[in-house]
Amino acid sequence: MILWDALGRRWALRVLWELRGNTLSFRALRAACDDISPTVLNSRLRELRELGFVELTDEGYALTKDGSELGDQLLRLTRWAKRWHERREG
Amino acid sequence: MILWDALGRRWALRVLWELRGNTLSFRALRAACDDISPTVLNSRLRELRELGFVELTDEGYALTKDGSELGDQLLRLTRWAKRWHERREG
DNA sequence: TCGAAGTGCTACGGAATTCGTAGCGATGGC
DNA sequence: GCCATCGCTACGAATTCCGTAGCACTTCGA
Repeated sequence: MILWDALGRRWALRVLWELRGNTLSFRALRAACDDISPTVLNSRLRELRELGFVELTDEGYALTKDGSELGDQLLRLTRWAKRWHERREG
Repeated sequence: MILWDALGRRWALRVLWELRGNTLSFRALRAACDDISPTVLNSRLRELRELGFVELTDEGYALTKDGSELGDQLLRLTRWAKRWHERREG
């Protein structure tokens, strides 16, 4: 499952998450991701771009149509995670 | 987002995926995950157990109730990924 | 009672990945 | 000229992951 390989890399999910609904510059995206090292951010962006989830526009990095759909899926997952977390905390 | 940290680790998503609907022994699970190194598998299992997604029963490793729900979310994601992949391949 | 085979799991050395910091070349105001 | 910002890279240290071997334990048939 190629998607698991891609998403199962450090910061991959987070990068997608931060770009959901936003268009961020490399540096802004880096800041949004807890000042991740630029080396790794660039690697993740390259991978996500090759998969067609992310693109670099004039305004900065943004999700493509596919990326937005994936972001929606992640939103569902996050909504579930929120409930799960609240259940855990009690 | 604690879930991103947990799932954004190598093999974490894959382990959950392989356990979806199955109860597997440590070794069987290892085999299912392309013979991942037992060191890493054990780390992931420990993390997933601490989060309450996975438990070790008499029959082997299995998803908990929470883990099953997460697995369902992953199934949705996978269904989407399948369509996405087919679109890509053309 | 003695293997033999299966269980979960650890040790350990080397390879791959990630991190943190510094900085490059380009571009755009002022 | 000067400064700020842009995407991005270099590089050494820290962390993580891999692959192999094997330990302690249980079960089971002979």
